[in-house]
Amino acid sequence: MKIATYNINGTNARLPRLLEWLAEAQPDVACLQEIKTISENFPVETLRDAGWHCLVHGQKGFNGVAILSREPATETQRGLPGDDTDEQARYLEAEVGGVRVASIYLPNGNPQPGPKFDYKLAWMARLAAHAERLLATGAPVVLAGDYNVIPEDDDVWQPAAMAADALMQPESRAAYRALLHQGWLDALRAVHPKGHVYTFWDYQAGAWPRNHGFRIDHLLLSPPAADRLGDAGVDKDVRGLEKASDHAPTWIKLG
DNA sequence: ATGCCCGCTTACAGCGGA
Repeated sequence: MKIATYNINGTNARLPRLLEWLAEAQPDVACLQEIKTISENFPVETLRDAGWHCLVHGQKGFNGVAILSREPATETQRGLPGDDTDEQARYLEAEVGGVRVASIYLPNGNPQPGPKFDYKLAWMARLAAHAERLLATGAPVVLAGDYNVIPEDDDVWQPAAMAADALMQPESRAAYRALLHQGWLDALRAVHPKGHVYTFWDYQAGAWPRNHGFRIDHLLLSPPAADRLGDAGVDKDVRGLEKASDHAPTWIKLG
């Protein structure tokens, strides 16, 4: 079973690239982030014609997540629990093929310090609380998405260049580590322990041709899922295509 | 030091992204 996460940075701008990648990569489940559209405008018909079932949690203009699957999926959670006043569409979860899969778009948090960084840390605390409940089910769970956290220094081309960024503040990293310490496996890190496997390259300053990237798209596996981990990788070539997202699709295979 | 680029918006300039 192949499960991928892909921050597409806008559905309208990315649809041809998305369809192309889906056809080539053939994931069983694709967790999308930054769909940047209301759910009603997500191209469900086009994707259905291409053979995909869609669960969509969108909002106007920004954010928005979706889960595409070859087999029908059963939605288990829409929106991250823990704050009824939070209207940002950043979490969607479903059961598909016996695996619980979440599509996560964790807040960026810049600039820091400030209210956006506070929101990021509060969101991570809510995610940890929900993740603890998912672990307790004993089911295979995959928390896939754009975490907006650079976990270690070898997950970025040059740590000093990002030192002031919310993505690698000690508080952001500590919250990510706390999540791992619950019992989750960072699948990309496990398969590529030497690091420098990037999932994002900024549009600016020639980041892509210079390979100035960092790793912020993660797939965290509960122990029953981790026991089935076969492979993990990044479809890096997708980042180099015309009209590419600034993120590359990132995936795992479960046996 | 700042912005570079990109996608979005009851758009045509400003915001958010990372």
